[in-house]
Order: sequence, then C-alpha cells, then structure tokens
Amino acid sequence: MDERRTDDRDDRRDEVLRALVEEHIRTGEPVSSKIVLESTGLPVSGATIRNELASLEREGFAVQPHTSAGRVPTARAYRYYVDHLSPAKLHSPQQRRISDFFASMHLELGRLLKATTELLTDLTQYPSVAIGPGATGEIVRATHLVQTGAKTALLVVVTASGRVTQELCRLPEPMTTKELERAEEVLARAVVGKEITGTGDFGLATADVPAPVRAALGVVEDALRDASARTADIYVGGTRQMANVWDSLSTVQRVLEVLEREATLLTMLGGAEGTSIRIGDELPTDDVDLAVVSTGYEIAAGGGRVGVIGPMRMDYRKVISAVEGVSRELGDRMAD
Amino acid sequence: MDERRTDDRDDRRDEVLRALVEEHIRTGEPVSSKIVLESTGLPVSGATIRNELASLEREGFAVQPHTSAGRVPTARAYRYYVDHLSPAKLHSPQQRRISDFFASMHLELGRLLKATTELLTDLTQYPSVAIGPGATGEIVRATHLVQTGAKTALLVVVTASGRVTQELCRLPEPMTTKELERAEEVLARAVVGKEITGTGDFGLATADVPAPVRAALGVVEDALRDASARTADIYVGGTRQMANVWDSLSTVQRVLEVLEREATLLTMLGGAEGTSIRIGDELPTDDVDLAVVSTGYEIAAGGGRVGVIGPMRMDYRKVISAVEGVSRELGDRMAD
DNA sequence: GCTGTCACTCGACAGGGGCGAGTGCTAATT
DNA sequence: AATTAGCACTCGCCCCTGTCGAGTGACAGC
Repeated sequence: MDERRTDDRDDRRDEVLRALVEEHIRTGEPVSSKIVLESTGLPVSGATIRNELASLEREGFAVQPHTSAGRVPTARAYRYYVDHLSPAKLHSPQQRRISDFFASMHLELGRLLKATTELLTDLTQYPSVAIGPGATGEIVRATHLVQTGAKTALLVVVTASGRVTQELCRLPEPMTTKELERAEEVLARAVVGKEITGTGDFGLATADVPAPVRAALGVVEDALRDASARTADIYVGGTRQMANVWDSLSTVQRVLEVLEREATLLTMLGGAEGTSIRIGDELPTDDVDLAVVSTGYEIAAGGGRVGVIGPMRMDYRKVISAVEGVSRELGDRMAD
Repeated sequence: MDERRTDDRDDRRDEVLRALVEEHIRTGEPVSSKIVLESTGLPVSGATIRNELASLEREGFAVQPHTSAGRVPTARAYRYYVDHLSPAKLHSPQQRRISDFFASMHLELGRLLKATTELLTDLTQYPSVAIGPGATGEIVRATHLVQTGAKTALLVVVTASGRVTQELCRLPEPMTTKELERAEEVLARAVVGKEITGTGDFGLATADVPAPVRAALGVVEDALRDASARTADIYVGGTRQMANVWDSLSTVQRVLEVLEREATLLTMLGGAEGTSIRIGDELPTDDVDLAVVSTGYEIAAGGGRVGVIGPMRMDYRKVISAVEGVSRELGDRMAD
C-alpha cells in the first residue's frame, strides 16, 4: 500500500473529525458536510466530505440524530479529539486572571478552595469541584476534648498545616470535668507530634489511668481513627451555571444528584496523576452527557484535585488550560 | 347590616379561597369553579362559585392565566391561607422519623446540620437550608497560631461548645518559630476564657513583648475580629429536588443563584423569632415563584435557623410541621 | 341573592402541506 | 481508484387550519 497516500487520507480524516468536533462544540448543532468543508477549507467537494463522514459514522465517531441531519460527534470522537487533535495552547489573559486571583486572595485553605471553585467557574462557565487534601500524613499539632453534653465530647485535632478536624465522641458514661481534663492530657501526650496514619493505634485504651478515663480514651481513639479515615473535604461551585450548560431539566437534575454525592464526585475526579479527562461512558454515571477535566495539586498539607464538570461538548482547550493554570498557581501560592 | 348573613358570606368566601389554594397546591393547574364546587361540597351552584371567584380576583387573591381558564391563587391568597385557613396539624409518622433521625445521628454540629438539611429534604421533597449558630457570645477555650508560610500564619480558635474557627493572618514580616510561639502564648493568655463579642479589643497590639511579636499580634487581633464578625455557616441540601419542584430551567437557575448567595439566604431565612413564612414578593428576590418556611432553634452554642425553600404552591402544613419538628428535636438533641 | 342557561373566548391539539437542509447513490470524470 | 457533479429522497420544522372542550361572564327568572 502506498504509504504517502495512506497518510494523506488519514490527515484528511483527522481534519474532518476535528472540524466535526470543533464545530459541534461551537454551535451545539449537528454538523453538515458543508460546514465541515467551509471550516476545514479542504480542496475537495462536499461529496467527498460526505463519504468521510459516513466512514466516521461506521467507525463509531459520529451519529446522525435523524436521516437527513448533520452529524453529532460521539464520546469516542471527543476522546480521539483530546488525545490527538487538541493543541494545548495557553490563554494568557486567563493566566493573568488566575495569578491576580491568588495574589489577592488571603484565606485559609477551606475557604480558599471554595473561592477557587468560583474562580474556575468564572473562567470556564461550568460548575467546578475542588477536593481538599486528606488528613493522612499530617503531623498533629494540638488536640482538644471539649465537653458538649453529659455523655458527649468533641474531639478537635489541629495539624501542623492548619487543618482542623472535629469528631463527636459518645462517652460510655458521664464524666466529670476533671476526668475529661485528665483524658485530654493523656491524649495530647500520646498524639501531639505524631503523624496521622488512618489506621493509627496510639495505645490510648491501655493507658495507665483510672478506669473511667481509660474507657473514654478508647472511644476517643475510635473517633480519632474515624476522623483520619474520613473522606477529604469537597467544595462545589458554580451550580448556577448548570441551566446555561445543559438545556434539559432532567439532565440538570442528574448532574445535581452527582454533585450532591460526594462518593461519586471523588471517583469522577479521582485517581490519575496529573490531568485527567473523562468523557461520557468513561464516567461512573450512566447515560448522561457529561465530561470531567481535572488535575491534581500539591501543597504543604498534601495533595488534592480541582476540576470542572461540563457537557461532552465543552471547550476542552480553554477548560484544560484553566484547570491546569489554577492547579499550578494554587500549588505555588500555598508553597510560599 | 345583618351580622349573621355577613358572617355566612365570609365563611363561604374563605371556604372558596381555601379550596382554590389547596386544589392548586394539589394539582398545580388553574382551578375552575367546578373543581371548587366538588372540593368544598358547598350547597350552591357553579355560577355562585364563579361570582365568588370573580370577586376574589377583583380583590387580588386570584388571577386567570387567560380568559377561559380557571383561577390561580396569588401570593396574597397564600398569605391569607397560611394566616387564617391552615390548621397546623402534626403528622405523627413524620415526627417519628425526625426523632429516630436525631436519636441515631451522632455527629459534630457542622455535619449534623448538613445531615439535617438532608432530613428536611427527605421529609418535604424541597431544598432546605440550615444556618449554624454564630460565634458571638461563645467562650474561647483554646487558640493556636500555626505557621503556614514565611509570612503567613493560621489562627485557630476553639470555643467551649466545640466550634472551631480559622482565619489566615498575613504577618507584616517573616517570623521565627520562637517569636510565633511567644505570640501564641500571649494570645492564649489574653483570649482564652473570654467571650467572643464581635468587636472585642483584647489589647494585643499593646502587649509588653518585643516589637516584631507585637506587630504580629496586631494582625492576629484583626483576624480574630474578622473571624468573630464572619457570617455563620450555611448548609444547603436537597438541590437535586429542584428539578422536580420548578419546571422551568430559568426558574431553577434563579433558585440555584439564590442558594449560592449566602447573604441572600441569610436575609431570606433570617430575622423573625419563631416560625416565619415568606411568600413571593415578601422575599428579597424579584419575580420568582418562591416561598420560604423557616424557624429558629436554640442550642448551647447559640441559635440558628432551619428552613425549606419551595414554590409558592407548597404543602405548607406538611412543611411547617416538618420544619418545626426538626427544629425542636435539634434543640432537644443538642441540649443533652 | 341564588340559579340555570347560553353565547362566547381562548388555549390545546391534531392533521396537512410546503420548505429546506442534508444525505446517499449513481454515473461521469480525472 | 479516488473524486466529483447531479439528483432523488428523507425527514424534521414550521405554519396554517379547523375542531374540541373547558371555562367564563352575563342575563333573565326564581
């Protein structure tokens, strides 16, 4: 087979596929051969484009909503597009806004991440999500036991990076303030300076203290384990954009459900190192027109992820550059 | 004028108005004279009902979407309905679910309030909101200054009821760990045991310590003031219900905007003692089909509010009983 | 003051025709 | 063998129309 010719044909095929995807992203309408022709400027006729499109459809890159309509790209087409055809160009005015944002924003991590989702939404016009770093691996800086009821106390853990975790403890029996103070003291001695591991056993339940205090410490240790294992904080912003992004109520509802389910969100953003793009059926939600662009960030307190949730037909270039820019600046900002 | 006759007529008018409102709540459709007749069982003819309805329309309690349609109640009609016509009967199976929920749920306040919104949404099928108690009036139990960067530190304040507040401080100049420890010590001595007032001046900026430490303490005091003044935490749940509740995308968007604006939410739930019902134009959002039922709760750490946001045509009886039940149980639960 | 009746209004809905976009196929061309 | 021009065909969209029925307001009679 003639190599050069084959290459030519593949080039053209790619060009058509790119035009198909980009035009559909731009307009949201099914794309006709005429539009592809105008958009690519290829020196061929409409009939040839139609043949290409028919062939792309056979390979599962496009579908026709009905017989005499243009083509709509499939999830597979978007996947091919982001993998092979999308030059990752950086928007510089966008980068500027991101730097300005982080330069002017002085908040503690939780509120900063919340504000970050708002920034991402402003930049991309899509809902966005930020996942905070987990507590695992952090050094405990201080602990408190605060009495909140006759048989309840609140365990507060402050880590070296300023993260605060709270967990309610149900004491086995009522305790005096004195006893609780004693427990707090033992707890502090055992835990402060140590690393949070998620499975940590600090030997609190066998400490050399009066029985009631020891019993309480057992409960506290359980609470400590719970707190360590607990899922990282999740911040969602820009839900108000959803009505602009998806135009059917039922889709909006599906997405709202996803955004309320922290477990799903974690899976959707999660996992991969670096930037991850998941499109359509690559996501653990069936049947919805959804794509997620996310990337990790690293700060002193650990790592997390930020991402944007949108329809499959989103402007991947802009979104990728926004997400990566935000993640980078966020890392820089929290490293100072 | 014949008193008795007047009373009779007013009774009937009220009956018609109630049927109008309740039927519209039930079906969402414009209500015709025939429906009112069947629903009330009044011993009169359709024509009479029509006259009543026409009179109600003249007084601003109902509107016709078009000439030959039934009537739709106005905000004014709902107002009259909740003020005069809605017997506040308690759903007992509902009360049971609420008690069970609070008996089985053992979480610290923040997560408890978040879970409470989910409960309210389950009970009412509407989005719901909970506002946590503000920090004002609480006794400071512990403070920490955690270094998070060369020129930044995090102020952590733990109150006697277990509330934790964090605030970032931008130090005027880099500080050594020793200096920061010194600052932390002075801070603790000045603040622990005191009440948070919102405008509190603890004299930190004039403490008898080396100049750099004193400068830092000034910043910390500012941060402390910011933290005290900061708006209470707001938890929103049940946004996924919105698509079932409002059937137009633009309305859903408006409501999502409201739910993202904490300031608006505070005003909407806020203010009144006890249960407040605000309907339509009584709310600070123009033109939206919105009603809010909210009530206050009191716990050791202070007071807050819980509420439900829905369309004007919501089942006020059910919602009021749910909101009040939840608020009461929440108070009981946190008093133990 | 209530009722029965009746003409009238107006939205909802279904059917039908024309339009136009866009395709796939075929036969001709290079 | 690939490309092209041309053409018939499909099918959704839109507009128009007529019909139907729900519901009203008015009016005269009880």
